[in-house]
Amino acid sequence: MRSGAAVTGSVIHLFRQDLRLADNAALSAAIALGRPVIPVYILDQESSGPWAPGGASRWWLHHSLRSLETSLAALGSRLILRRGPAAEVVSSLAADCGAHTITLTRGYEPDAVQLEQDLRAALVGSAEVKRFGGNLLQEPESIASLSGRPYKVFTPFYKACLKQPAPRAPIAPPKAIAHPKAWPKGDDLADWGLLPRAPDWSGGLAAEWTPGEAGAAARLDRFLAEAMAAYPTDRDLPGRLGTSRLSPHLHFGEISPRTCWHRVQHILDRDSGKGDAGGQAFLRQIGWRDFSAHLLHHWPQIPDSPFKPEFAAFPWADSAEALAAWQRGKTGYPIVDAGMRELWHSGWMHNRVRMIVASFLVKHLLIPWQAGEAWFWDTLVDADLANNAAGWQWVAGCGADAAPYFRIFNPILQGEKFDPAGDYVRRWVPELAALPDLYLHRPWEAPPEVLAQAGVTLGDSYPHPIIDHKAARARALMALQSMKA
DNA sequence: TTTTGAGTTGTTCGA
DNA sequence: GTCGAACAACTCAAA
Repeated sequence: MRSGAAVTGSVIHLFRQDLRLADNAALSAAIALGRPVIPVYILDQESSGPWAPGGASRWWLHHSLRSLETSLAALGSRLILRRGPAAEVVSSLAADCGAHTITLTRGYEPDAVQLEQDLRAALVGSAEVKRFGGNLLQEPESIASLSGRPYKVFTPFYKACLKQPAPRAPIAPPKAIAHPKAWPKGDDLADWGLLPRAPDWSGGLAAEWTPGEAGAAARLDRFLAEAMAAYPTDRDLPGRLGTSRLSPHLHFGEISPRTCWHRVQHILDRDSGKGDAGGQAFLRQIGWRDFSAHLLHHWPQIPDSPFKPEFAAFPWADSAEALAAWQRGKTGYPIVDAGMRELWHSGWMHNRVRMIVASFLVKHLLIPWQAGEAWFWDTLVDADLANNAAGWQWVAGCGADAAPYFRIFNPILQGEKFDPAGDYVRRWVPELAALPDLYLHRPWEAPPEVLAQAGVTLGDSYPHPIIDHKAARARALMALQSMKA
């Protein structure tokens, strides 16, 4: 794996969750040094512990790296792929290439922070690590309450963000990247085995997503042109394309939040007044992303442990069968099953439905939120340590700024309210498609002749409800009572 | 230090 | 069918 010819005086840009050329401050800084740049990505499975990328994330990573390779090649550059403990790999590569500067975009997850430390330690006296922000709008330690402490509540956090100076303008993508006389050797991406085989379950993902910087830009363009104006209402309707669907692109850094912010701001400035609410609401969601990173930065244990420690005593009713029914979309509640099947098929789930299925797992089935978090981690293309942990803890009621305990989503009402015409359920639960709207979200209440006419046989073609809503709600409230006592 | 107002995303019940 | 109140009490953040 060592290079044949020594490459001297070069700069290494270590790509991580910044798989983009545009608005990549670290990459631009590497280029600005005027020396050959060696773009590197390292697959470090040894160091990532329990939160190594799941199956859907690995699929995305493969395609995003392919896209990045192509973009770099168009500039006369390459992407060098290596495997192994990242700090060791970089330091040996730096020695081989005579690189005295390493640039990288700051990461906020415990593993990413650890890598930055290890890298500096490994390179003491031989190379300098230059770190740049860019994957958040605000650095997590730059936002603090008047007492200097990190925020635990979103609204004051976001207000404090809005008082900060506006995010600087995005940096244009580089037009050229100086290349070394000889490239160090690297792996072939195909050998990394990131794609599923036997079976290849990625067809639904490929139909929905275009990983990479161009795909990210196209999603943002579509959102701004077609969906932003109606965002305040349509973002809650899973049957419509009312949200941006940028989450996986943002997670892998194929687009920067600053780019999103400035594009929205530009529209708000242009037509002030009209459609402001949509733009503001969308930026607020980007703010939630910063807030989750802020929480993870200050409380790095949140992926594993409840933020509110008293929840360690919660009387969970762990059931492998119930968990499996939830995972497979066979709970008998149409909106829940639709969501779980959308996730399984496309690697993504609408945000409104994420809340419904999460509430159902934690409150109706009393299954620990960590089990849901782990399932999402493996199946979501946008699986993100901070967002996933903060989201699940919010629903479970054990997080910072969490939902009140008595807020138990009613999956029937939620379905009727947010999928009134049944587009979403009919798409993902086709065996119920012929039911009239009146019974679509509560098929067990349909008269036998209605079921027969729709070709539905409960317990056969579609399951009976795994649990009765009213009883489950009462049980959840009791469990919370007992925890407090 | 004390006080005060507020807190993403909801449901149920009874008038 | 619609509407307002209750569901608890607590913690946070700012004044």
